[in-house]
Amino acid sequence: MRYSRFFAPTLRDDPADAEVISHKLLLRAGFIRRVTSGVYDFLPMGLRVLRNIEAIVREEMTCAGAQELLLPMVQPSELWQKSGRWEKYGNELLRFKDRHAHESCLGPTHEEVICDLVSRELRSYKQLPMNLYQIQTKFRDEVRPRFGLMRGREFVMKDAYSFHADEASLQVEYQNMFTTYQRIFNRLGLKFRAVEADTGSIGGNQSHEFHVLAESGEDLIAYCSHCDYAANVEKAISTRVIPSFDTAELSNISTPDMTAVEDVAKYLGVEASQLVKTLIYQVTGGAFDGQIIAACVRGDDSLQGVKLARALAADIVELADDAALKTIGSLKGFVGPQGLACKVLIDTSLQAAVGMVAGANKIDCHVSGLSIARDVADAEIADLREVRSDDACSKCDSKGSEGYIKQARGIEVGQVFSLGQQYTKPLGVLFQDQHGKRAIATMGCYGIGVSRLIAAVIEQCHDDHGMIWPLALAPFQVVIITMGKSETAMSASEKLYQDLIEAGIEVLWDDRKERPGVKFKDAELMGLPIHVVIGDRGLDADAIEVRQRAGSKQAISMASVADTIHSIMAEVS
RNA sequence: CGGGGCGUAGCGCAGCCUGGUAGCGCAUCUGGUUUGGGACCAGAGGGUCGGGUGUUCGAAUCACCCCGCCCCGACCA
Repeated sequence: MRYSRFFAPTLRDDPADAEVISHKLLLRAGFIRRVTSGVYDFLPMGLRVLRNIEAIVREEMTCAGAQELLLPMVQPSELWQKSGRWEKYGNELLRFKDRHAHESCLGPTHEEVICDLVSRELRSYKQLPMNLYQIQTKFRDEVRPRFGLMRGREFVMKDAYSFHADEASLQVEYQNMFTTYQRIFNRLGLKFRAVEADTGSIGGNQSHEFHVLAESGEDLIAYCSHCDYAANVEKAISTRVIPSFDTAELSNISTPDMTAVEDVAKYLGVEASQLVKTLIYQVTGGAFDGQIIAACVRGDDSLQGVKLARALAADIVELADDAALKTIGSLKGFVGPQGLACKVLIDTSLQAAVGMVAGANKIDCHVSGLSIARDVADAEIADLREVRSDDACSKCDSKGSEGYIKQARGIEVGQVFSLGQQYTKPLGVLFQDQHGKRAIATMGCYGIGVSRLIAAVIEQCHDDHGMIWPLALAPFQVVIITMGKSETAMSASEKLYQDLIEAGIEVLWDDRKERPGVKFKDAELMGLPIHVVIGDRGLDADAIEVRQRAGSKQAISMASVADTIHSIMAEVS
């Protein structure tokens, strides 16, 4: 490709509305442009990288025995009614009516559609197992799209769905996909970590997420310093040292204007861990749909919202407003679990707690001497607290207990789910087993955020000058930078350009009438792996400069440039 | 959805407080001089100042409403 004819508008300044480095660089280097919130154009440069990632994903999926197909983006509401997710999925599901007033949605994921397809074609256990995948544009109407390709509303995803005659077969495929994902992310040159995960709106009984480690990651993952335990904080467990306090009678204490945990603890001269933090939530979905509930953790712990939703089998839990507090007989800043007119959940770390301090459900008043078992007898005990750094690892050898929890930020680029019969049952994915009996298929699903990976790679691999692409992902492997406009430099460049193309190398020839600095800056910004600089100076001395974006440079004779490029490429890949 | 910020040329910004012919840098076009790290000189094009309503002789500027964008939170593969 000749740069003078190529559509890659670069920017000198960072766009003001980009926050993270990948977003800034993608815009500046002319890879993407924003159309509307969370929706982007992929310009030629961006598309080339996307295609390269797709190629690796395809290769590995094929190698793992999966077959590619393509499912529709527009899906009828009926299928979602069957799975129960038409109501359950919430506002992320973009619903609309067609001209016949038929309700449809844009596919945020494809369990329903694939089950519908397979249910109509599956006859015998002999057809199983089967793993089908696609690489396709998804739409999720995210609450808050941000960071460019990291969290878009429209994005490219690889989603695979496997069907099995039994659970054992599913476990084999789950493991197969797990190792396939490890291979894919390794080939992409990423530092990543697989962690145990909550199953979220997809559901199922087992799940792992793959996180690219980066400070800009939106997820927090917890891992053990000692053993191989690692989990998303939405799910992570740990063992905290549970302090004990003396039993006492329940009594009121005046705490004027003391609404925050720290204030009350300081005022009373106790540790925050002696306080019960009671949070009031509005629940949507599940057995407590539409109700207000209370959830308690220790004063020095944080409540994990996903764990709470899981404990209640709810779709959404959100902090209730002040008016809701009144309906359960309490008020903001002075809530306590005792005597509330609603369901109360208590974190396991509080199960046996005595001598605690909590709000008195009266203005300017707390209680001391609270005993959970005695004073909140009908509460449900559940794991609600979020793990903290330095907690003891629960999975480590209980005798030694050497491990402690550490935390890191991650960008979720893949997730695998063991779904069981959650979708196959309502959508009727049946087959005849060895005994001629009708049986329900067992299912797994496996996603990779393909467009998000573009951002993830940049987050992990860039410097002050711009992106740094590994050879396998680079939009072009080589850029020829022609200096000046002398006839000799131009013709030498063009010859090399043609030679490299014939050798099957993707090469960008910067033949623009720009000054050298401009060309260097653009090539570096775009992160192209190999730069060949051709100018009169180099030609006269027969010392052509070949640079690698990631580091080294060398000067070699014009005649051996092509060979040098070949050997660099062989070495790097 | 709550809190905060912003919206002026393709990009980055000033002007707004204190109303009076819309500016700067980069980018673009023309001509010239340059040419191994984002050149210089001269000239030119490009704007319903996010939209609407109001106040006013007069609104980018003041008031109200709406829309969009960014950040934090809530929420979410």
